[in-house]
Amino acid sequence: MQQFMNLTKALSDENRVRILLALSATDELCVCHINELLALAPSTVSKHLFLLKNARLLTTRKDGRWIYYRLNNDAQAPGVVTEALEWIVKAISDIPVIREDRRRLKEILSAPIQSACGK
Amino acid sequence: MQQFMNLTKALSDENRVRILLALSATDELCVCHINELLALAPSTVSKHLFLLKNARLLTTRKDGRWIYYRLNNDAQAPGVVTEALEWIVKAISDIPVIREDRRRLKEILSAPIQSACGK
DNA sequence: CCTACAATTCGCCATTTGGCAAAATATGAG
DNA sequence: CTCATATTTTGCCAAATGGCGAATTGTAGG
Repeated sequence: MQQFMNLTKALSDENRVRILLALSATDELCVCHINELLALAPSTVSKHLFLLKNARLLTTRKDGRWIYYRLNNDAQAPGVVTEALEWIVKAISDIPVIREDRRRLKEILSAPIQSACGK
Repeated sequence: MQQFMNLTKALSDENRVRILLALSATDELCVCHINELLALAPSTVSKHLFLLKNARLLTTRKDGRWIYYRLNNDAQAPGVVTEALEWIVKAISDIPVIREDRRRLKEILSAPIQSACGK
């Protein structure tokens, strides 16, 4: 039960939901990109990412100074997690907030000089 | 977005999840039955039920002094709601807390003299 | 009309949560 | 080694949340 509640609590914050939807559009993101997308302090984003990872919704990959986060929707991910991600992505992919996030994310990722982090 | 967050926030409390699972096992319940199942004050249960109804997860039917709650999983319910209910029921129907709730609910409903309310 | 009872609303309190800044950690570059 | 940068951890504060009891509302029965 505890683990399931970690999942539902992770989904109960709008900024965390926006992180998940951003990741559903681009295979992976580093923390600084999410900072810029959400306009939150790095420490705040880090806390959100911890909760999402703790709920098993995200996995991480380390590359030098950067840590990349991606959705945990591989074949070996728990069914309850995969189904949660399918539910949420299907439910809100088309709403304005998320559309706008995707537009801005494209800008952030393709900026000639990366504004968020040096990568 | 607001409406979707109402949904995820409604699912983020363990007692509310237990209410949903109890209702998934018995077509409908009145407030006093849920009081007894969860061992919470009536005012607390009432607040939980308001949030679940506000999230469109429940519907109500009034019968005299009693108000019956049931899952909003009819054909005309929003898809996002139906899918949330399917997700959660599938995910935790088998865990101990829920099994025990179902056992106790059976007792509460079939007690010779209803302990919770006079119905 | 008056009482009894189911349910909700209101007012309050303790705990949790989400936010930031500052300090700590880790890693690549010079 | 030392500095700069990405990320996390820690400490703190304001706001939101879950809980209860008391008061309120609505309905059935005497």
